[in-house]
Amino acid sequence: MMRYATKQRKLLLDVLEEHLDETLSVAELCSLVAHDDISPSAIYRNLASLEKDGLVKRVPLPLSQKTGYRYVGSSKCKEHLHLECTMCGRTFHLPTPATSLLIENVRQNSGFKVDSANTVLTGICPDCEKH
Amino acid sequence: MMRYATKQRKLLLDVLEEHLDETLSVAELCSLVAHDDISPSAIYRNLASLEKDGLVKRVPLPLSQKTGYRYVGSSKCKEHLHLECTMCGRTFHLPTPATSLLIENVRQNSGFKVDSANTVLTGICPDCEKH
DNA sequence: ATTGAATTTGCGAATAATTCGCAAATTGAA
DNA sequence: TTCAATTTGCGAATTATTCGCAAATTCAAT
Repeated sequence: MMRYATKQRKLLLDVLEEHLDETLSVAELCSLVAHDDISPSAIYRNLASLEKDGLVKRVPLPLSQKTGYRYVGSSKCKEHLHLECTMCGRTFHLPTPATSLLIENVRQNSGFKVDSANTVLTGICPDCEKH
Repeated sequence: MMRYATKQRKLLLDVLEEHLDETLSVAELCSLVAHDDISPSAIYRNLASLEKDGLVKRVPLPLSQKTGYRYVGSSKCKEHLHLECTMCGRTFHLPTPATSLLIENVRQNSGFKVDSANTVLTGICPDCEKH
């Protein structure tokens, strides 16, 4: 299954690339690309194929929120933790070698060969901690 | 907002407790509790409140699959990694101190106070690796 | 440039998961 | 017992995501 570099796919990749520091819902992706340039179904299809290619990652929301996922471009996500603050709702990305260490650790303990890691830590961010 | 120990809530907790080693969809939860004993909406509501109390965790599925979440009782999940095999689709749970180390690491690097960790690693399990 | 097979698009309809609203039932403290 | 708070089940309403298909686009080979 070959992949075509369509206008829509490029646009979507651009938007994802510009927002590596935050997760985006499909609705947000729709408005970030000029909404008349990509249909929602094309966004969904592209997200799915980009994920197979390892370029996008799905991030879950806490159960307390409405249903649905958010997405991040993952060119750097292997080195990334997602920190979700339960007070202000913001998501932070923490670049850290800890994930690589974790992956290596898992390989040694279980023989499981990890391709990608999706780590979401929830808690209280420093700002909210102050108040 | 006080919480009542209803028959349904207890049943659901029991089922979750009996299946700490696997993630369950809401459909699966429905059939595991006698289906005439808890309505789906009660299951959703209880999952949401249990999650607020830190007793249940939502685990995302890879984008390549149909939409929807799975759930695990989380009495032990802080010490848990979820390993998801992209070949056979199975989910494994790896008890490991690595998560605690990760959490401590994050606290030191970012000041973020982690309450719970949701780590999903995808890759190839040892069985599938052989073939 | 032209052609043609593979792939992707947009659309609107179809599915599926989750939430909501509300009256009736249950819970637990007084 | 009594009573307010909470939860339930139901079915309807929302919402996210997928599907089907004809038209458009991509790209490699002429």
